[in-house]
Amino acid sequence: MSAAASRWIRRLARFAALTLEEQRVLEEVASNSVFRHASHENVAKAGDPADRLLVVLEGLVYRYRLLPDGRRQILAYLLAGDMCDPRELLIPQVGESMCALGPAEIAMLSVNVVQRLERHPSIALAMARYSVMQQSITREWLINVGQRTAFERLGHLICELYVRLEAVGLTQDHMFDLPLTQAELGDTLALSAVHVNRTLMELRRLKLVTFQNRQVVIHDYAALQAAASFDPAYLVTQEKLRVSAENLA
Amino acid sequence: MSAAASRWIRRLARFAALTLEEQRVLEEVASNSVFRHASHENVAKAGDPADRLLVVLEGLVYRYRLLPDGRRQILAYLLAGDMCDPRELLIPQVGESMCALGPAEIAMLSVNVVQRLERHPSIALAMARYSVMQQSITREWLINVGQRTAFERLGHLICELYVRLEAVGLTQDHMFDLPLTQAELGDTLALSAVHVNRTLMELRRLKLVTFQNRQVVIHDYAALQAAASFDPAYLVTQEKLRVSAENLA
DNA sequence: CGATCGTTTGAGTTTGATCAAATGTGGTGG
DNA sequence: CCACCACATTTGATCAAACTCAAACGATCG
Repeated sequence: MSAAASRWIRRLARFAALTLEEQRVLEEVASNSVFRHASHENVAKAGDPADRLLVVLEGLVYRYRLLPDGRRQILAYLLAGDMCDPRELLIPQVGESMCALGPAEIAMLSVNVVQRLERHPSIALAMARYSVMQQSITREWLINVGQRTAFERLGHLICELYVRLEAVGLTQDHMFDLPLTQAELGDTLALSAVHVNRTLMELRRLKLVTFQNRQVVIHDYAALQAAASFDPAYLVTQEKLRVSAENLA
Repeated sequence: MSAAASRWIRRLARFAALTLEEQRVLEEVASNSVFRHASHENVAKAGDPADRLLVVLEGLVYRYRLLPDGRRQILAYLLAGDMCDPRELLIPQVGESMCALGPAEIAMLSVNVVQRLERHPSIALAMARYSVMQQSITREWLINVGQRTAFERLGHLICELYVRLEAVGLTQDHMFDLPLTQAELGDTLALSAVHVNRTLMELRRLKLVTFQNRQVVIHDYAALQAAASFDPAYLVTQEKLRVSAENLA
């Protein structure tokens, strides 16, 4: 089945074994509240009341903050199957804006629905573990921007996106779509768009990665991983729990 | 009372009104499991089993990651009253190391104890909201390192520490202790120690902040806040819930 | 009283930013 | 199909922030 919630279910299933009933519930609540957003449309704005849990079913959404003088830092990518932290419903306002890149399909779950979901033990467990991983990603980005060179940063981000997309079946071979401009990559990695461009050219020159026409092709994953000192440990739940194959398909 | 858990209780009480009974329980579990750590002693190591929840009762602990070649990024400060995210108990291993700066008093709570705490609704709520704030801090640090100048970074961090310490009563007037070297500040803000030094001198020259003998004095908080474009919104629970005064004292 | 650790200062270098212009590229409408 | 437009990428030249290295200076402590 390629139903609305399939990426989401697949993502959560990496963090706890979900029963068929639990998968059905996720599917149901997701398909009941689908919104479609156009490219570059704001999905949420800083200061909005935090009364809806956002789940990205398809597309790419990013969370960002603007400084008063226009500088922008992208804080997180929410890929297909990603969601916000349910605990953010416990505070009055959302802290940062979110924006869709390319058309996106988003489920907005009410507090009641989330509470209903969390009564399923494996769903609650999966969401909690998943949120811990999201925090790890933010920390890794801090390390990225703080300590790594432009070259390593870009390589590291590409490795991360590859692993995250692979987990929900959005890669073929070592390729994936990435509807980002170089300027947006710059605001993610704290580099100027010009420098992103030069660094991408360097990656291409070394036959590691090509990024053209919104598509990333990793030519030599092992070398890229080494060059960026990428260690995917922060992305995986160390217990290799999987939902059984027939449930995913 | 200046009992073991008083900073912790004070921190949590900012996020939900705690009953006297709940405060008593926090006090009890904290005082039952106090460990003392010497300066620069590792409190936890990456890869350790994540079976204890760490609460910093007194002192300063930081969370950090080392890159293979020795570069280091400090990811978070845990001030007196701060704690790790209880949900980290749901994953098998801790992801990053923690280290004490100056002597620290730390409570290590077992999973059972944490579960007992979470049966108290206000404690569970306070911890959840508090963890959301911790995530906000990490995001703010990402913005700091990604977008702000050295001068702004340092000013912003000092404002943040001031607000966080003030919330648990560890400031007098506009001064607070900060047992950090300039090198450690550098690894926090992704600057070299030499550049931290020059930037501190600049802050001093402008009569904004003095940092000497492990003590920070903010001479002009308003000007500092403006210079660093510091907005404390990410540090406060917007609902101004407070435990009643006599419970805190 | 050395010894150690942290801070301060100077000089030279590097990384990546900025500015400006040229070059693709994809879509739209005539 | 082509002209045109908007947008993104590429390239070059210059510049500034912050780094590195090296050395001197100053505390603090056994």
